[in-house]
Amino acid sequence: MTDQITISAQSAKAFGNDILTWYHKEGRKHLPWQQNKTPYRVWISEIMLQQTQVTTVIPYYERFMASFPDVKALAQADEDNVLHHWTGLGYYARARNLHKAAKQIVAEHGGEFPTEIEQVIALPGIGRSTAGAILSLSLGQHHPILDGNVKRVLARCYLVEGHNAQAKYEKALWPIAEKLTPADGVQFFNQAMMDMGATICTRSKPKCDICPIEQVCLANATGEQANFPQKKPKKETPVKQCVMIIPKVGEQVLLEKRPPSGIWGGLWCFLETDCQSQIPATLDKLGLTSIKTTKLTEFRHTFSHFHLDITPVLVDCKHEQSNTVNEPSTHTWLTISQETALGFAASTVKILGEIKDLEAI
DNA sequence: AAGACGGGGAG
DNA sequence: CTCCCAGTCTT
Repeated sequence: MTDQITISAQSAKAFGNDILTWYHKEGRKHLPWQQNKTPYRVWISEIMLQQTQVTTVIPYYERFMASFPDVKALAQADEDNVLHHWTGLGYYARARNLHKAAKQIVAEHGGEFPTEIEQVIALPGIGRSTAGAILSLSLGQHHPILDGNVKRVLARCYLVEGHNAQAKYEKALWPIAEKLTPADGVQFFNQAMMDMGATICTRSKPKCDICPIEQVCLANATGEQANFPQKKPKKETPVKQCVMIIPKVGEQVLLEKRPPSGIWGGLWCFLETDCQSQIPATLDKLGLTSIKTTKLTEFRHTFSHFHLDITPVLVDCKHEQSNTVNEPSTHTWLTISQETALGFAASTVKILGEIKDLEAI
């Protein structure tokens, strides 16, 4: 049954009708990005919603749209400011790609979001599914989508084997999505499939009794909902540890901009070293001398692929004489009490919070 | 084909 | 604690 799933035109049409009927009755229609739909507004929402749930996204979306209401505003923004609006959302490459794509749209399309799907896929951070979602939801263009929710619905309905990490899984699902996507009402159908997957065909305890395709679904018929999608074999998550140095002079602390790729790419973080013995050398390179060190509260930060045990160390410093702080663009002094439009990792925000608490005492 | 990339929330 | 979530990019 992995080989080839054949769906007749008739059953595809019935599937579409069931989904559309359900959507008009039960689907979500009042989310922020469902109002005043434009390719730009849908684009931002789709990127934020990648690997992130609706309730988490909503406040981020509102703030982002208030600051960057259109492509040109986004293209003109500082990358730091764009990342600032992403602070705490994670997967920061999404924000950097968003910014890069906005500039590309200005350069290549006069600031108007492109309407050809190949042009949309050519933008950084947008793949086939997201491109299809943008053009179908905002303009009603006829494209299938295949995000995590749709994958789960289709995998169960047609007992498609495999899991997200496997290419064969997607390869088997795309033709099904193509076949089922109706000629009319694509935008409602696509929205409905995502809503359905998110609210009814959930990963655990799917609500099959209220599902519009209950009578069609093979997993429901055979009671195999829990086996689709298949679980991917779990890998053990290694534990790493690091020291975060927080150099402090007066009311300012020193931050370092991370390289554009990798963990926390492009964000401003404290100085990371392997162990505390490296503190003096690290500071010396920056023209700083330690006066007093204070170990702050250690904590664990968990990524999808490893744990990071962080030991933050606050170091009161003075500038070395005859060294008027040669401050490269990769470093900046942050006044603790002031708000700044920079992108921080969640761990940086956490440490800053503890420092502010110390100050308040 | 597999791994990298964040963080929060649910159970 | 484990697992999941409106994917894409890199190697």
